Amino acid sequence: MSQLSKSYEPQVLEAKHYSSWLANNIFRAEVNPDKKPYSILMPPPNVTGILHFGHVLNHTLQDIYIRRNRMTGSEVCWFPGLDHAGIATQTKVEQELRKEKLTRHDLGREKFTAKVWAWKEKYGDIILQQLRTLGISADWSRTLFTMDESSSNAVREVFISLFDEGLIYRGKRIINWSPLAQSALSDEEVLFREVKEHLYTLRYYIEDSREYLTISTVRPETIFGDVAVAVNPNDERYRHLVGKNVIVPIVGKLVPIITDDYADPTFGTGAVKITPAHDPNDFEVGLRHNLAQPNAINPDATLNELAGEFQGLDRFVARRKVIERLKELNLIEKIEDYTHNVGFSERGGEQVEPYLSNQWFVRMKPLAEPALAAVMNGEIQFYPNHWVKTYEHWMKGIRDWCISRQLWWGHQIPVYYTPDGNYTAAHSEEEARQKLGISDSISLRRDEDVLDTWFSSWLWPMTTMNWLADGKQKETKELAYFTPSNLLVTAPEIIFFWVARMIMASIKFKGSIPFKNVYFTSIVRDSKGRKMSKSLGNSPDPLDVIAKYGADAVRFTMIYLAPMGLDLRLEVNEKTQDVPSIEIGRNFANKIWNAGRFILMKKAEAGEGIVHLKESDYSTADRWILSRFHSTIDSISEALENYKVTEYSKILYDFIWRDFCDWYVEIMKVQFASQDVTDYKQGLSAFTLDIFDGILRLLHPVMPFITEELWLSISQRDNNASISLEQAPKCELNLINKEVELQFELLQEIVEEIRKLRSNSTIPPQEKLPVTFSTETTELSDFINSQSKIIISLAKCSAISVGVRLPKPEQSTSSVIRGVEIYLELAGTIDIDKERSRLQKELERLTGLEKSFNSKLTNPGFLAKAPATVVASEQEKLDGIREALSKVMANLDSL
RNA sequence: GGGCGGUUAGCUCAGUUGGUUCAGAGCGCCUGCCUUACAAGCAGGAUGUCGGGGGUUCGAGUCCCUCACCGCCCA
Repeated sequence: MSQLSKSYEPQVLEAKHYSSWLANNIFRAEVNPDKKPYSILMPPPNVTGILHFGHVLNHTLQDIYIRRNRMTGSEVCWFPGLDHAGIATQTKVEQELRKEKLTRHDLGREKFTAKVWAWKEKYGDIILQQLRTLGISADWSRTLFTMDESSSNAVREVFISLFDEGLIYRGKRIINWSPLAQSALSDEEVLFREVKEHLYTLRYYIEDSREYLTISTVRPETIFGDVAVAVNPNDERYRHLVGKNVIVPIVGKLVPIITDDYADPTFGTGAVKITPAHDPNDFEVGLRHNLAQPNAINPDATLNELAGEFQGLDRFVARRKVIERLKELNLIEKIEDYTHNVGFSERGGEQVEPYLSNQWFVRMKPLAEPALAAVMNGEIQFYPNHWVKTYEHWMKGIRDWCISRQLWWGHQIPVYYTPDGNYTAAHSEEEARQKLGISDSISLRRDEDVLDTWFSSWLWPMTTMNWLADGKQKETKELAYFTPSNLLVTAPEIIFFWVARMIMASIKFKGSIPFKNVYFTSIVRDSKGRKMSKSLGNSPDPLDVIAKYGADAVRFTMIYLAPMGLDLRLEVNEKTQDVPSIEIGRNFANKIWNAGRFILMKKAEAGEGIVHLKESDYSTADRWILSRFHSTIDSISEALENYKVTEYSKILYDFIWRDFCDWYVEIMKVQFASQDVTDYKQGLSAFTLDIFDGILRLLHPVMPFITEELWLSISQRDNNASISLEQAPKCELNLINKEVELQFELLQEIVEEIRKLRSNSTIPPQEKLPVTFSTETTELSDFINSQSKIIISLAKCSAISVGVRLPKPEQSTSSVIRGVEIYLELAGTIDIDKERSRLQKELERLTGLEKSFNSKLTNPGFLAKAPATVVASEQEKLDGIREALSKVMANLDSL
């Protein structure tokens, strides 16, 4: 047994245990038909990622379930991995290049992607390394990267089969364009924000007339793409103008006035310019009226040649210049302030440009229907359940998924084009030729674009288990054994990006759900409620915090503070980048540490020997702590089964600190000193150690390191032993004894009451005073007598006398607890006035209670309608109150 | 505009199936303690018309309606 230091010092022991866990391979899972499988898919962090507090919470939650199930007999596998994060990663590398004044085009595709791979090799595993300092127990041998060959094979197969089925199609649509990445984005990658802009009302002169139409727009710079002006067919104001042409300002081009329901008579002037290439609604109008779709904006959001003198200007610069020009031409009717929602790129943060281009889409409706059903019928459970509504709403209004990205980093789309514009998806040029029915002499061009990152991560539940790893084999032993996985823990912000799509993909390609339960975590915010992010600088580096407090402390605190279904607010000291609330976990760890030290000291004091207490030798306190221990096991299991993880941590915190340390260990000291028998001392320390051992095993899932260290210390263990490989204690219902708990609570109340009396009378801590207990029954007297040593010690009594209806000693301060009168003898120091007013207050309190219970129990409605058990228990309470009342009155009289 | 969540002690949050010896915990605050496991600790203490209003009920932080404010998601 090694000597434990006086206070808990996590730094050394955490590193030590993690390496030994790796060395002993205890996170490795095998397909094992003899055991029940339990699996979790790790949401793959980005290769650009760095550990933040969101990860800490998320991975701690997963690790708790992984470790807990490992300790309850399952074959447990946690599948880890990394996501290639197309746009994010490519952007990072392009930033690096920019420092050398280079663009990716200077390098060319091949050299550029080689550079990204190098970047990935260098930084990619950092976050996994960081997660290891957190202590998580994933099966690292199964780490998958979404661009690994096996994953890429599956992606290719899925694309081709969806293409062949007609669920993937190519189309010219208005998509969300990121001018920074110069790529398309999906709808989910666009964030809307309220923006204060202006609404410009412009004059469009009618052809060959001095009349003009006024038209409101927030984007005057798009007039170069105007092809029509629309009014509502029911709008009387403009009926006479329909069919005529107007002159587009500056441009001078003639465009027709058309009617379309899209024109809202109540908005602006009721007449709206139609620019099909730059607005999704206008695009639809354009299709209905067979209008041209001229594009006036370049991919980098500068205006193109259609803009004439404004060519080459950035869209926002162009807007100002166009307005100036319009003013000069007297074509502006008015300018109003205008607040509306504008889309911004989730990644780059720049305003997204609605952009007309050829892109690839997945037809989502057929995929969404069964995926929605799986959640609605409860096959997949969401925690908290209210996310079902969000899921349902999105699934019901689902739109096609734009999956092509104009990037180089990602899975290149397996589509081949002939020079005359035919195309097909295929594994190779040969296959494409075959599918297209063309000869070898016709050259083919491969689609340059890559797929949205989520197009590989939606296959995660299958690719992690080697599905189509070679492009052919769909049945794998992992899939058969570990799917559906038991739990997915993820941030609610990716419910659409990822969760929903994984459900779709699994049902579509495998015919079954990917996971049974989904736990949506809290979003971690700072004390001002802002989401923690690097750009805001409000997120401390968890590694620094771990270095200061220990991983166990960080893990425990995050779980303890994270409310289910709500955001988690963390107090951050911005100057020191400290998170002071982690002290909760650190102090708790220190408490456990010292409890362990203490028990080991007692064990050493008792001497070597294997003696167990006989059950008949158990004291009330012994039986009480056993009962409380097994109740704790029970409530912990229930909390974890219902994903009430915070409750799990709170139950343990309270049990260990309050029940075990504050009460049981203190009493154990008294018991230990009360007998000079070695066997008893050895038995008692072994008993206490047993409970402590159980505590460690219950706590191990959330605080793996300290529990391992202490567990290894409290007994001789094999070299390869680890608490991780132990079984969690099981609840033995027969050891839960409500009667003993009730008895013990009386003991606690007695001790606390004496302490209060002492404190009220300002007795110095060292001073011991005689105490008299007067009871109604001999049973109560006997019980108090049996606990006398404990009471004397914990309540600092010089001596106690106990009996039935004993008289009140002279000069004593008194209290009544559950029918037991307690007299603390103050001999000469008693302050009669103070005592009187204290008792008077108590009398008032009890009178108030008596009144309210009495009125309830004389209320005919209550007696008639409340259940008999409730009436009885309320009556019992009233009786108790009345008994206390009469005793307090008598004590008051005696003063 | 639609949906979801929140409003309980100075702060962060618990409060199961409605039952007034449950209005709680931790932090912070106040008073004492270096009581040999732990000052990262121990003992004691103060603090709240449970967001407003209405309703159901014998009885409502707890259920229903409504209003207000805050946050998030979608349009």
